Amino acid sequence: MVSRPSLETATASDPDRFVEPLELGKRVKEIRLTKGWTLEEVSKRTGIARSTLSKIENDQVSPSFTIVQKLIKGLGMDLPQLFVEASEHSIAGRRDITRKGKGEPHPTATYEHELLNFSISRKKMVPFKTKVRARSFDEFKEWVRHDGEEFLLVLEGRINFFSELYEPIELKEGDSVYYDASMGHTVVSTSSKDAEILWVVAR
Amino acid sequence: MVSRPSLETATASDPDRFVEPLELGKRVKEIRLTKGWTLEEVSKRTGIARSTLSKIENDQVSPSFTIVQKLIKGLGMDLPQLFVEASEHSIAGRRDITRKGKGEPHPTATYEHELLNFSISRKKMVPFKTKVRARSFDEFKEWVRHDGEEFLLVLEGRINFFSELYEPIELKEGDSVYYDASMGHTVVSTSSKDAEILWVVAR
DNA sequence: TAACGCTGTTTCTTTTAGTAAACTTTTAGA
DNA sequence: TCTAAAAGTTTACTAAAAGAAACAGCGTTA
Repeated sequence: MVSRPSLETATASDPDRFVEPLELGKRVKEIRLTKGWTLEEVSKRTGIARSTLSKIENDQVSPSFTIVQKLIKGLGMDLPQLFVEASEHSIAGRRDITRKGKGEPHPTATYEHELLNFSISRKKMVPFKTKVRARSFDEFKEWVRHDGEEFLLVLEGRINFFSELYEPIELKEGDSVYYDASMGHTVVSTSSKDAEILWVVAR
Repeated sequence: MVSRPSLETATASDPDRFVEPLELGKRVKEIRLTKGWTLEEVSKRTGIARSTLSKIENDQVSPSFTIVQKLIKGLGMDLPQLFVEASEHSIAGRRDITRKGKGEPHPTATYEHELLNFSISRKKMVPFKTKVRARSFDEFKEWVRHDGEEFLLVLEGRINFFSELYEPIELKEGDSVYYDASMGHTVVSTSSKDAEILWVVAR
């Protein structure tokens, strides 16, 4: 019996409950219209029949993976991009301002973090300003290490940037470093005053 | 999979040339084994028949979009993750330092960008410092708008931050804003000297 | 080594997707 | 506003994918 319940209601035990709506069709149409293309043009670009494209846009079919790949190529978009949209909640049309010094404080023994723009929750990046208290590498029990990538900009003072795979390096105001955060890393101040840095993390 | 019989042998105009191999099956199997799951377990989690899963892993079919969605949910993975692999490599264990003023310059009529940490290519974030030349909103022909999210920190001077859905707001040194970059946005200096800002973009 | 349970593969049937062509609607031109 | 062309939709049919069940391979156990 198996269902093709694209238009029916899913019950709690229906395996289809796992599937989010994700209006692929709507998205495809949007992109096509933005570029000012007709179905025929997209058809030529992708090798997909005009009729098939129409059905996809109107959610009358669930295109196969090969078709989706052709679509992506033909519409000239990144692969993830097409899908992501709906599944990964976006911050669509939002904006969040943090005034100087008004971030959310997160003090630790070695760092004094100030989390910026904390009112938007699901974001790709986490920016924070940090006063570096630590003066020596020994103050850390072990490497800091986590998923994702990190960008660091020295706003004030001087720091030593330690990392697992490289020699320590001194960074002055205005210098920046971008690194894989799964590689152990820590920072200590080398200026007389505690250094201040900006950190942006992306998972 | 399998090519359409209606199409002739591959030529420069063969639409199939656009489609990358992208071994979805191999990838799915990898993930399943990593988690130590059997086909049956995945079947229960996803609601996809064991036999179908086997065929997918062995590239005997090109699963439909609904099936792909179920797979993603069931395997508990981000959507992009599944596909990306081939195209996006990680920066594993890398580090890249840019000294003050030593970024890659990208001047435009309204902004003077300095791209930071440009030697690492495939990264999640793109950081750059910008001198804001523009003094009035009119200098822009239209909204700047692109995929992803953006973080902005004022390093020096004052700016007006314009965005499609909000009233303009003045930001001073140390203020920051985080926003959806697909919402139209532009920035102009309001201080006597051109303002300097840090921008970090994530797709 | 026979029998069992569990894994993954294959076969077979049903259901769905994909195409060409017919059809309908919209747009543009005189 | 009439007409022609082009855009999008639906139909009718073929090709392909999804599922159920049969099958084959492999350790484990008796």
